[in-house]
Amino acid sequence: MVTLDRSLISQLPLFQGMVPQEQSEILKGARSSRYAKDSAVFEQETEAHSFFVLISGHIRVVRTTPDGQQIIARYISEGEIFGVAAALGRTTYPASAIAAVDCVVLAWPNALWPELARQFPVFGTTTYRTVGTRLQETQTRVVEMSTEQVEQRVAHALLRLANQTGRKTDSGIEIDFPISRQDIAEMTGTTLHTVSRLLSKWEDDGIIVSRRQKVTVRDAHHLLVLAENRSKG
Amino acid sequence: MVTLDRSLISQLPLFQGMVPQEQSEILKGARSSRYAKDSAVFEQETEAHSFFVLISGHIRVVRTTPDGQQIIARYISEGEIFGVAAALGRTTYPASAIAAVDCVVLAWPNALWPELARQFPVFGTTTYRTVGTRLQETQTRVVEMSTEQVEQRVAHALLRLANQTGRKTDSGIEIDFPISRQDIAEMTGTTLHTVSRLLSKWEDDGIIVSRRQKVTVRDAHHLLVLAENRSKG
DNA sequence: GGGACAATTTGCGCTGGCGCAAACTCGGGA
DNA sequence: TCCCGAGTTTGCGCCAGCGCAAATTGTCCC
Repeated sequence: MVTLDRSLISQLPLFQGMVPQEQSEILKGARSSRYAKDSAVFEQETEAHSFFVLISGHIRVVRTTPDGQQIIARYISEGEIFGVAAALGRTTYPASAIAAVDCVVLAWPNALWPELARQFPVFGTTTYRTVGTRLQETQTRVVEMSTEQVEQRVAHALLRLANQTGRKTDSGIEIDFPISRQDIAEMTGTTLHTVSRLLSKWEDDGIIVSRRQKVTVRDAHHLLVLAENRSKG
Repeated sequence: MVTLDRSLISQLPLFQGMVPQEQSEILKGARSSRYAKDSAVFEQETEAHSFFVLISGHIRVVRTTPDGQQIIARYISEGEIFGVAAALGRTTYPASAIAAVDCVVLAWPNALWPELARQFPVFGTTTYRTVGTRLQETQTRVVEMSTEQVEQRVAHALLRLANQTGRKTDSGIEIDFPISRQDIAEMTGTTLHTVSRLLSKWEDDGIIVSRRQKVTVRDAHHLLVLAENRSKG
């Protein structure tokens, strides 16, 4: 078995506050894998055997309804932990994790979780902090879906993507993985048609630039105004 | 200071697997309070100082938007832990907790959390399991809001209330705390008018009985059919 | 017991955004 | 280089559910 080098994780916030030996120690239990674009790291409803850290790439967390509709729960960025069902006492994954681009992922067997959390309190604490953040974000999403119009929701979603995974280019902030109109629709609870119409309008207004599977935010401020636009209330 | 009797908590799932001495020990750090109907146990955005266990009553967890709209995130039932911001590394409460009826609540200062979690692993584990369940429920709610019609969402909400806090009576399952049309609207992302129309129709159909601030589910099966009704997809 | 207020009901008109369908256009693989 | 198919755009008609407004009905307090 190839020993993983701790340089893989030494820069990640999740592993800060550990000395090099500890980082190497924690890596001993991990397995590294590559996932091709569109392949599944794990699938909804299957037994949770591992938890993961994304080393490179972008991952889409998707929930599928009994009648086949899909909802994108979130995107995972480099350095984030995901699939932490075990730490929350679940035995199956509540959603699927799909590689949005080619990805490299570290996986630890769930059985190691209690020991790791005990041995490296920072690791446990940081993980629970992440869970807390996600719970809050998810609740924010419920609030948005309850109180905002589709246009505001899509604007918020784009801003979030730009902030979390955006890459600055000379023409604006580019979302640096392929994302379709359908994907954006599944993030905001609307249809790809409506998203397409909105993006077309925003492109006319110079707020964004978009191509196939690609969106670049050119005027984030204008987008924020649209997102925050108080109409109801 | 009055010592709290461990009979307060000895029956709760959260404290199972502890011996009586441990239960008494954990109670030493707690303070018991009474909250009148409609008063706040804690308020959104204020600094989180404590976490809580509901001993008796029902609590409504509410998020308010900047423009004053309210969304009911969930109801807390007897025996549940809530306000666990500390365990998730947050410094303020992301929502307000309002007594739906007169309530009795135990409160522990956040500072005790790390020690309690260390000393009573079952307590920590159970709490994180609860958080995991809530995260999943919240995500389910996002899915519902994205894919279901208002009628299905309201039906789902009533079923959930009936299951979680229902009290069997001779005329059906009664939700045993006051809940208005407005409350149901804030749980499902619609308006009190639409809820009122739906409840009226369901009452005509003999599915429910309702009075002011009161709903009794008479035909849960019929309601489930409405909730699961596959129309899209 | 009566008044006042909060909660609920119901009618009506309007519209945001969906469903459907068809045309179009990139972009990659042979 | 050309072709094919997935992704995108756009038109059109429709309707679920909202906003507004007014009437009605319980409840609690005095």
